[in-house]
Amino acid sequence: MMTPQVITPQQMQQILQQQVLSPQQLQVLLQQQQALMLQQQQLQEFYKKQQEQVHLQLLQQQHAGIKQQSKEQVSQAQQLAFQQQLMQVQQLQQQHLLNLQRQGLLTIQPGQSPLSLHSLTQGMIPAELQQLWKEVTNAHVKEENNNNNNNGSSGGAGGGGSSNGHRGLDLSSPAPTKNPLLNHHAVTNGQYMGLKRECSTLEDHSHHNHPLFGHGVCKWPGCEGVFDDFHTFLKHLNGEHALDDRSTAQCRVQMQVVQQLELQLAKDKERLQAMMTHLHVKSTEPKATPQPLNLVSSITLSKTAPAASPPLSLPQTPTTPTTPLTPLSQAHSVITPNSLHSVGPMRRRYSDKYSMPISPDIVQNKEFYMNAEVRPPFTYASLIRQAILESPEMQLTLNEIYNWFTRMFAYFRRNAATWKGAVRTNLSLHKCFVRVEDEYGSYWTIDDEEFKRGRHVQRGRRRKCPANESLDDSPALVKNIQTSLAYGPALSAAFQASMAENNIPLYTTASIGSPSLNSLANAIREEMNGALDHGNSNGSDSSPGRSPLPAMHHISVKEEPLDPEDHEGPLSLVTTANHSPDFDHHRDYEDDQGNDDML
DNA sequence: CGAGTTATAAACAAAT
DNA sequence: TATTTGTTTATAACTC
Repeated sequence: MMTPQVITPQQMQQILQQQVLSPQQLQVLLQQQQALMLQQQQLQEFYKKQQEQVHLQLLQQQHAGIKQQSKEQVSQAQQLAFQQQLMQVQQLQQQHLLNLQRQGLLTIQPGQSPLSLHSLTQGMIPAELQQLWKEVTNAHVKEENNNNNNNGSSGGAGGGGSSNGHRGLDLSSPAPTKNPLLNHHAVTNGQYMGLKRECSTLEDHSHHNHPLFGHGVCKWPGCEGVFDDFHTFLKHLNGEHALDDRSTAQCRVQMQVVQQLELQLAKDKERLQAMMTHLHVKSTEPKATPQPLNLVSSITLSKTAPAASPPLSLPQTPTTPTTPLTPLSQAHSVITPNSLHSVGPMRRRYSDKYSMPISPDIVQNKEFYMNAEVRPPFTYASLIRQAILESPEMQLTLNEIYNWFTRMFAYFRRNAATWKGAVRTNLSLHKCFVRVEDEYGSYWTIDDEEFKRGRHVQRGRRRKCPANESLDDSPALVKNIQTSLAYGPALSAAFQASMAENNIPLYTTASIGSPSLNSLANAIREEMNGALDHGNSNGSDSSPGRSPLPAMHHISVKEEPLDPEDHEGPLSLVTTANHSPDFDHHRDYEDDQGNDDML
């Protein structure tokens, strides 16, 4: 939800330059440091883990013999791994930031990106940090008295340093108006909360997890005192690390350590981004930003090099559904002129243009489209496909498709008649949409292979010279087939695809090369039964009450008599079969309503 | 310019 | 009977 924010260089400087420290502030700092140290540990652990993972992945890749690294060949597993890693980054960062915020140390300031840190303290390595620690612990007094004008340490490349002149943040002075970067709220709150929390912290942490006491060792930076029990440690803590100048200085340095780690995190994230770009995996990193990523640039970005800084640096404001207007206003500055026109046909195709899945974009801009009444730059076919793919069972009734449209796109909350008609037309017209019937009704699935073939509209059918109609003796355009016949080999692949697509909705169109995969969904489900019961609840309106899986279905295959090439697919072979309807589940068709004219 | 694609509208049929 | 669902045709706008 929220975007990663890091203490800005300016903020850091502010903090570091504070020379006049009131006792309260010192206490606050002390308290903050405890948390910071904890975070430092977390970050360090994380870095280790991350690097291990990256190495592992690279190794795997090499072992797998993917040497040319053809971009399309990123395996599903790799994608999964990457995504997990991404999530880890995000989670860790969010957690970190939350902590910082809670400490009153940091307030979110939209418009500042982690990347801005790069200008600051570039190459600081642990050795330097340690050195820094030594200096501080040994010569703290000197430093205290001296550094009014230096940034307090090594890395301070200054990054703008706009507020350098304001040292001595005196908390006793009521309004820090001169320090726009040091948020008033943070300071005052930090003071109160810091004091209040100090008491509780010490109690809470008692015995078990005092962040400064672990494995019988005092974890105060630079101190490695060993203590048998917690009380001894406490004594030590209160004695050796009491509230004095030295401790304060150490605290400041500790902040810098944290800053370094954050910087490193930013770097690693960038590296990750570059890796993914290289492997052609679209990044989920920017999260569901309310802003639409500029579609054009995002395309070119993924096509070319990570030259331009990726959307990573977007200064997102955390939006909630309660602020639907925000994205709208933003839209006008960011989105392409194309998508801006809320009216008019969506001429600009997106999906097949670059043989790119639209999924990432849809997902990335999900929030935006949900709130802003902007016409999505995707074709109806792409959208329908997305709806179906997102559904837990890869199948939707018409009404569910409608609902998906209205839910996901503000734009489709009006002119229902128009776009619903278009949806129906598309469903009928496009070969890739397969209608399946069971005894309870019909729903739509997608034959993704067909979709990817690009020839969406079945031409053969379209101009089937009405006069000639009689030539076609075949009973109907619909054949009933039993899905689970004759698909043995394809099954596992299909299974994989299905699983992958359900687990990683972002990468739904990862290439899996067996024909008619998605129309096999039912067969797959039969095989797996409940196994496929992913908790992907949110995905689509597919009726909540729909029981596991219908036993058997009829699949309506759009026949294409004029197109001989189509006999390659197994679908054309199958014949009619019927199956027992063992289930008495109800698909609630009427789950919807109210969508139609929600204004 | 022509072919192909897409959106839109409308007519129609079948199902609900 | 009215509505929903599905199919088909026509046409305009657009791209390549």
